[in-house]
Amino acid sequence: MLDLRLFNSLTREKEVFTPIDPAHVKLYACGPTVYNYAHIGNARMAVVFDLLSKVLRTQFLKVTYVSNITDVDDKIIAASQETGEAIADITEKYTRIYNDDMAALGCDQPDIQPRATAHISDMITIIERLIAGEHAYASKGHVLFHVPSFPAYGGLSGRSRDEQVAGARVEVASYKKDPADFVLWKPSSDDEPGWDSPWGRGRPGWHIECSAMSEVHLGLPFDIHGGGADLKFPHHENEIAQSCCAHGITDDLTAFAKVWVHNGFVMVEGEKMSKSLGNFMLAHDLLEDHPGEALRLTLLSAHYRQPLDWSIDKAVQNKRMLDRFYQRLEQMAEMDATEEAVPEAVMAALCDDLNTPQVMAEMNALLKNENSPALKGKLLAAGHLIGILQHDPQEWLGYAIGSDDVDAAKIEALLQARTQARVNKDFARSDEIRDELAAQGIEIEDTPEGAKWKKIS
RNA sequence: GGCGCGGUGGCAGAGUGGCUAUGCAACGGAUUGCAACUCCGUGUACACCGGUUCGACUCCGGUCCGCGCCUCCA
Repeated sequence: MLDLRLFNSLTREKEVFTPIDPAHVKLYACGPTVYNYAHIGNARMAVVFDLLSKVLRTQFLKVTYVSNITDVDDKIIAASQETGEAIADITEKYTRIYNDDMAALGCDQPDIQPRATAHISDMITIIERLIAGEHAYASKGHVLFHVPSFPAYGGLSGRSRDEQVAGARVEVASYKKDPADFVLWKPSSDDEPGWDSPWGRGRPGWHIECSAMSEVHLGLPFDIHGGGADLKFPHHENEIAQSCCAHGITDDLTAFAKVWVHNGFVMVEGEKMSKSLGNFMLAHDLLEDHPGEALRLTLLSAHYRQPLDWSIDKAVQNKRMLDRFYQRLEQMAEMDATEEAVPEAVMAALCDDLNTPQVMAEMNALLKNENSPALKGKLLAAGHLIGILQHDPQEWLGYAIGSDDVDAAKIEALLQARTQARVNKDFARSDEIRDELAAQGIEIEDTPEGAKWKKIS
């Protein structure tokens, strides 16, 4: 078996991944806050960790992939106040849309997709432990984590406490003992969602939910914790602090998760795509115009840790690359693919810190081979692992498939007329028919078996 | 200001101390009535300046430029 090497943000080195328990690998990735459609940047995280989970499954008997849904958050409250929709309706709706959109991008649903609101009592338990261990304190209805109580704080993002205080731009709330202290629990007004707690009716801070859900579903420590690079600080730093301190550990950052994996951002014209900048493209909208596989491949076209500058042109280019694979699969439609392992070179590229550009180079190299049942098997095996080439080639390429705006019978008739014109050497007429069909988005291919037509998008 | 990442051929994007990345586009050719599809072929790129080395795009130092985190954010 090839060693899987992953870049560990905690050590800032590519390391051979060694599971705590080789019989059961545990992966957690921070999921979305559900108050809106996911943009393509959110989708990158889902695709990257879906791929990682799939690669892990090829290597280990059992993998549990947990990715949460954050369904309690001030932005959800704001969205509810704005639209008048009930909070539960908003979170249910956008959770469903998120899962549908990610499925369209070839992501399997995580093995466990816990919701924050279902784990409030687990969060309260951790907060109580933190208070008991003097790592947290209650103040004016809030409970805060006391950062100075965790000397190792800052180890993931590589910043010292001093720097952080010096760089603090936020006004320090009066209830904080230390400017770096962060909220574990905060009070809710009557019109805000809240749960009863030892500190009054309130709701959790953001960071505590991941500490609770990862521990409940995976136990500590677990193997890999992932998320977007922007979560490194403060979210992941705070998760580490909470989870370690809740277990009385103050000097070992790996007591929570052993390996930290962070994906890079999706950019737009050189700037980070974000909801606050307004330069985002929704996965949901992009799926209207592009096949999910083309979008997935585009998200994997750069290495996952590199920034990825988004453009429609890239999606179109990757669609064309997929077309070439599908054309070959179409040529091999009559062959029964043999059972093949994922080609070694593809596996090696994936095992090298998920080097997906290299994977595609290897996939393209496969196309240099003659058509054969073995080639078909290899392409399908590799495609299955990275989440492409899962469609019927005929359908993908649009061959002879009618739809609402395409009348197959009418096209066949025109095609026959054209064939007749060609036999009569009436090329003016035959070209006219081709232009006519082209105007309807129909492309003609003359093959040894006669003319074929396909829908082009 | 602190911390971090990056600057590769038209575009996208890997990688390596000496040997073709790959894709898309472009161009030439085969095929075609003409096309499309397909196939074959073509491109001598690694920000700048020093250093190490027999040899650096790849290592080291510096310069310039871009980006990210430090505040909700995948």
